[in-house]
Amino acid sequence: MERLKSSLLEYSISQLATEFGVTARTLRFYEDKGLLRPTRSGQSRIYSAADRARLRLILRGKRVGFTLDEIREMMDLETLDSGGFIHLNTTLKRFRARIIALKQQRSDIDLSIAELEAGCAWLDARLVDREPSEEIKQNAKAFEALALARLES
Amino acid sequence: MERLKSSLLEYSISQLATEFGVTARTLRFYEDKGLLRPTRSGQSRIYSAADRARLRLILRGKRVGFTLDEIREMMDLETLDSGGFIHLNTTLKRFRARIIALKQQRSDIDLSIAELEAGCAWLDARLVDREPSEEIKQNAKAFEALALARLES
DNA sequence: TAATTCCTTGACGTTTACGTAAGCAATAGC
DNA sequence: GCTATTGCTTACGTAAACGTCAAGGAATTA
Repeated sequence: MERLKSSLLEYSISQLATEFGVTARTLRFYEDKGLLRPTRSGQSRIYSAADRARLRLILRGKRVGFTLDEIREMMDLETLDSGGFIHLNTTLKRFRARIIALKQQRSDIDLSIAELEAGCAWLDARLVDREPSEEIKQNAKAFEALALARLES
Repeated sequence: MERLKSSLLEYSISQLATEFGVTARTLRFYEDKGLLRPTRSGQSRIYSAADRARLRLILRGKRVGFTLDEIREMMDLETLDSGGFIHLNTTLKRFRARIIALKQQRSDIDLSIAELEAGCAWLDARLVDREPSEEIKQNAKAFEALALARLES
């Protein structure tokens, strides 16, 4: 019980894991992949605030569809100083491609949210009474028609 | 050469695949998974406009992070008429959870786009002249600081 | 001292979403 | 009639991202 000073600056593997809703295995895996480099106290890992920030970045990167390898490359941008030109150039191209993909993804998400909300409304109505009334069936049809209309372009 | 009438209403597997930038294998895989049900002409698959619409939905679903299983469940909503209540309820819950996740994802994407654009600007500057000038190094530092600032909360 | 608890390093297992190759049928063009 | 293209099925392979033991070390707690 002498972890008072560290509670704000340093984290054990399970502290960080539970805070971010991942498992310890995940953190070790990220370390294997070169995404995190916690220091050691004896043989135990100690995560700094910077490690925590990196983890946050990793998880956000994952949520938007980057692979772990891509995320590592992005985070190694600083180290890229000594890298070659071609590498810089391909990185730039991949960034631009990612931006385009992300914008596409964002509009996809807007569409999906709208459809899911329509679906929720429909399910809600269906849950109100067990015997699906004609009216609800009509709503269902309307929902389907709406979805199909969205599908065509 | 008697595929004239079908060119607008029906598609061969490779037509549909190239149009959507996937492989034929992918379409067969989706069929195995119950996501597509093209009719057959002899043993060859024939995809209708409805199949094409479903494929578009599948790919969009994938882009926003649904698994193929989830996508199939969503598309089976109509068939859900004969399903039980518990299933309806869990489906509803999963929809709502998905909506929340999608909104989170959307803000993640906005952040990522901003960071990637900053990264592009930085890489652009680094590519202008081979010898990284002091000014550019300063920009790099600024970029890093910006990124780090974003990371803290 | 014994029992938990937390951490460690392997190492193999699992799921998802296809890739890839083998071997054969049907069709189209020369 | 031969060959090139396109498609089919079956089946094994693979990369990503962990999960899941196994076996053990160190430290706190009863």
